[in-house]
Amino acid sequence: MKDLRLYNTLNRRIEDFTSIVPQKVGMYICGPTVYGPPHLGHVRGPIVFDVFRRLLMQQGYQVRFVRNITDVGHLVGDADEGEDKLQKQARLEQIEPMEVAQTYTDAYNWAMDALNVLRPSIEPKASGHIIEQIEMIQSIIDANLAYQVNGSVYFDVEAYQKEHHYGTLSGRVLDDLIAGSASRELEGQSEKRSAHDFALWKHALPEHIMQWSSPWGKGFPGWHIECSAMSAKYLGLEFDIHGGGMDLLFPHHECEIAQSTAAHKHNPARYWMHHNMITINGQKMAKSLNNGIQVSALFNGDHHLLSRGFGPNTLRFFVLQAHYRSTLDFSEVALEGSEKGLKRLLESFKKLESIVPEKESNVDIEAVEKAIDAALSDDLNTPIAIAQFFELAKFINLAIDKKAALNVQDLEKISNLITVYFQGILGLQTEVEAHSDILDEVMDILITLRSEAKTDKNYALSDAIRNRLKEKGVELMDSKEGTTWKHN
RNA sequence: GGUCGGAUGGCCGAGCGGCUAGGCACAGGUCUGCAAAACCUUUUACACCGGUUCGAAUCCGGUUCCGACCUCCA
Repeated sequence: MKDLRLYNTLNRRIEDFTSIVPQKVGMYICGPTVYGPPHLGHVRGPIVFDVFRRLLMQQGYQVRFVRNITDVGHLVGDADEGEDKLQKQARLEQIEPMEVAQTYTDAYNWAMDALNVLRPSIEPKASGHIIEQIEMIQSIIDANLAYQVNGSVYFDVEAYQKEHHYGTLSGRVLDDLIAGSASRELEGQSEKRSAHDFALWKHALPEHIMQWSSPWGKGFPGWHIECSAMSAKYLGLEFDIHGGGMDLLFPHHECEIAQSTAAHKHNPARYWMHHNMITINGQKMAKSLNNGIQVSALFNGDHHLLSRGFGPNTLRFFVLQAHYRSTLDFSEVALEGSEKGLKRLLESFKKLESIVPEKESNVDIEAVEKAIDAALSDDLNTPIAIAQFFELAKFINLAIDKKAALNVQDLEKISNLITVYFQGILGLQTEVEAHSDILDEVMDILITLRSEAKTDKNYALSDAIRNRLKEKGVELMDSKEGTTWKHN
């Protein structure tokens, strides 16, 4: 095991990572609520935690990676009169709520596959764990830390605060929260004893399609309980890492800690990791701001901020070029920059095998490897790791121009770094998209004809071929090794 | 209003007491019939005002601006 260091939100500092069980890591990541198509905001967490998971695996850990699908429970609008998000969408579309959930679960996983995010070890659905949630709620009631009102159950934050500490993760002080919300409390009647109590179980009105029987009547689980119940079921009462977006830090994760502590007497996770948000023009993407970009739109360019599409590999690279705890500002210009940089890397990687090794070496590949390794182990510093691959690209390009000398060992090491780190951990593809075979053959004919025209100094013809192809979006590029082409 | 975080060159984005981040763009060069592409080289920086220090983008205090959370969110 290597010296892995992580920023732990719980203590607000970078700490050495050690797993509870040697060689094994359990991690739980908050997954999507499947009531809409995946958008850019959904993409960062999965990519970041995917890289982290791959890093752990490469370091020799056996990882159980759990990422849930939320298909029940979140409310729209005020807690008191909210209806289930999934139900609302279903009514609009005139289909079953579970059909909505399935559609968007599939869409989400389609996006994840495209982005080369490994599928979770376990992908539990909230709707499939109603019993576990009910049991957990009952434990909290038994501990006198929850109360029933009209068929709903609420977590009693103030009672909890007497024995424990509410706010360990977010640093919130309950008294401040109560004081700060005094003005809001007047809006609407609440069955809650305190504004900061949160629902564990919500009574369902007859028109709610998604509802289950419980000791408290028909209803559905509250906002936060599913993650606590499912993480405990699959990872144990205390597990290694719990991750999610910073927007979930409060109240979601704070509530999880309170629930688990109340029911299981345990803070569920030892390390809490939070990735930052993707912003557009400095503002985060959010439902309420209506500034999201769907993943499919990113790929096909069907969005007013985009003039064309960008591939999933580019998107993944773009995300990893920033540290996960910084905000990442999205724009087409920034994406283009990433795309070009990535292309530079991939082009150099392709040239690797054509390098004739020298006897002596005048580059230090080992230093690069150490730098990559150190960067990733230092709180997952992917931008530094990527910068090192640009060093390698420079070495490769210089070697081709005979301005640097790489020996056999160097070439092997570089190849290994690409396989293990670039592909294996960063999860980036090195394949440039393939063309169809017949098109390749046709292009070969055109390129040969043009080449013959050039040999005859018939530049009118050779330029005509090049220009007319360009009109169709096919660009020819001459080089010493011959002519290559690309289609935009 | 409360809590927390951030302000780095034209843009994105690392660094967080001394040592080039990196990418994109720009510029110069190589190659080329020309062009494009590719490759090489390379300029510009740490919001503002004080302080600590031999030395600060990096630490401390203040100022200004921005963002996140406190409400569904990845």
